[in-house]
Amino acid sequence: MIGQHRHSIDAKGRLFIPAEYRAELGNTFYVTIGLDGCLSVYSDAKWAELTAKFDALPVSKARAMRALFANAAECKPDKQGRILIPAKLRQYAALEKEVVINGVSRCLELWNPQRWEPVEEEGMDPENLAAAMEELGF
Amino acid sequence: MIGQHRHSIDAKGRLFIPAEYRAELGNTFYVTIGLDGCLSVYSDAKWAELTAKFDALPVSKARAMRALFANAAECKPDKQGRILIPAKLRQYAALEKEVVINGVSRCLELWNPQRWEPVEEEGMDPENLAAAMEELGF
DNA sequence: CTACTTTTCCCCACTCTCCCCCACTATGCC
DNA sequence: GGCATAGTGGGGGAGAGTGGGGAAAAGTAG
Repeated sequence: MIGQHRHSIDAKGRLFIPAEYRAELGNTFYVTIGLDGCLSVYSDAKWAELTAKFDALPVSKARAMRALFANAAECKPDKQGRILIPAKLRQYAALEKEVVINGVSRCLELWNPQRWEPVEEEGMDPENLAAAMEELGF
Repeated sequence: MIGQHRHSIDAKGRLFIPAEYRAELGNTFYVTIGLDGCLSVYSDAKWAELTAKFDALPVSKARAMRALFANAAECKPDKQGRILIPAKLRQYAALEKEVVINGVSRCLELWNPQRWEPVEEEGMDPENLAAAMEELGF
């Protein structure tokens, strides 16, 4: 899952997920809090994988991750491919009207455009970009 | 992939990829931002390699590379071998009408002619050329 | 338990972009 | 010169994206 899209949340609070991702995400998505104030969207399969890893952890470690699971939500898209994001999550990521939808390989990320902009600029700074590409072997 | 071509983006935003590269690129190309304001085009196979490396990285490192994947796109050529480049990417590389297509072994690079010119001149400067050839052991 | 409000979801109708297809031109090879 | 393949341009249809009406489900109060 790669690429960037912009969609707006409509009056009913629905967010459209581009068709190209829906095939990969399956018919149930899992939305949870992400890094730097965004939301992450995982496929059914990927989520099961994460849950399995979590369950294997000793309680002492798992306690730090309570918030991650407590703030996760299962979202089923309607026939047009739109999901309803719980108010709590929407608030966390400050999603109002416009939403930036980023494919970052393992998952989708949902961003408030104002928050995404500086993050994107930093990532596209020539120095950082060159370093990243070198590391990945581009 | 070597060589240089010039093609123009038509009224519908389509860019023709020379036939000689299409065989090597497969039937799905991956276009992403490149260094110095160009776009890079990778084959299916090469992209899978890059993604695998990215997925193996710890999240802390991967977060700095979000922009790289968010600004990538999967492009399927039509029957005539043309691809549609997302507006965001076209803008990044300032691609308007004329596009320079360079084969640089591992990938193709798409350039705005005005941007490519100084880069090419620098690379063809005798001093720099000699240094490059020496480094490669020509 | 019932009546009412609110939320969620399904469906329909509409617009617009993208992609498939076809027809034409240019180039190069036999 | 003629044929095959590369490259160029545009018409039209399928499906992606958008908005809203209304039924079903869930929650609230009397």
